[in-house]
Amino acid sequence: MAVPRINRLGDLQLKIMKVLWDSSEATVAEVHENLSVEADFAYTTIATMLRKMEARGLVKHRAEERKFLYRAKVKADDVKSKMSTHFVERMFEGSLADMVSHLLTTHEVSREELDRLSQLIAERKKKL
Amino acid sequence: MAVPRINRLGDLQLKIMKVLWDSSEATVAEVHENLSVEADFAYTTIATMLRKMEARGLVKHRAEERKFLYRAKVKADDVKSKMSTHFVERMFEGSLADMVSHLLTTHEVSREELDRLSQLIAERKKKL
DNA sequence: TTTACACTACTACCTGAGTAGTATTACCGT
DNA sequence: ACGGTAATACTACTCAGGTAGTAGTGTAAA
Repeated sequence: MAVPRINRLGDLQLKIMKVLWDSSEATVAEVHENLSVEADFAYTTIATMLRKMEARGLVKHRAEERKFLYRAKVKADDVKSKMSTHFVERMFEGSLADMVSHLLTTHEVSREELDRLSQLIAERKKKL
Repeated sequence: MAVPRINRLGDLQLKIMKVLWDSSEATVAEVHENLSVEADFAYTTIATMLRKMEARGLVKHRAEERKFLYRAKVKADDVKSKMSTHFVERMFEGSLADMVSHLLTTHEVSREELDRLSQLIAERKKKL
């Protein structure tokens, strides 16, 4: 349990993590409210999920005046990288180019995004 | 059921689909054998999974001399694009650049891959 | 013709995610 | 002191994916 499996997070778990990553520390009520703008979860659903996620090592909490303050225990960058790598692995046998190729053909990509991409790659090339 | 939810395939389901995409048509035994090189699944596990996947609309089969010949019902490109888009959506709010950025920092990327990426982006830019 | 084999069909079970109701508890206002 | 309220704790259930044993059945070999 020391190192939680970071490469698989469900939709709700991910949404909760994002709230936590943004607020650094949040009560159940705050997380609930934050998510309620896009979907209608019961308060207890969030509370239960947070407890489960704590058991899994994704978050931790401390008590403050009768309420729990939750905090992410895993870093956003770590989760995103792990999940992305895992996805590219299982989907494209690890080939980032294959994935980008697929996305470029179907996905709408703006000029800005393309520019950002070229820049990223140029920078990375420089490092080699 | 006409249009199966293509954006979420489990590990095993994906592995099976890949075999089917490669062979166009395959018996349970062939799929099983194909997957057995990397992991040890029971024959019936594959058979069951294929039946479940057929119920979900991912594959179809026809009988031939007592055995079933399975065939992918969804196209590889469609699945890959849908899954990729869905992933980028839920993970990076749709920003391809964000994802690539994350992958470039942690993931090992070869010079060839970087070259391929630049080329892809250049081509895409030309189309704008 | 009987048996073995190769298949499919059926059933069952586990796990993790998601979802939420009900129970319990502590505090605060009156 | 008491009741309402706001939290957490507990329990339960659904669903999909994964995993596989066992039963049934038809074909081919002995």
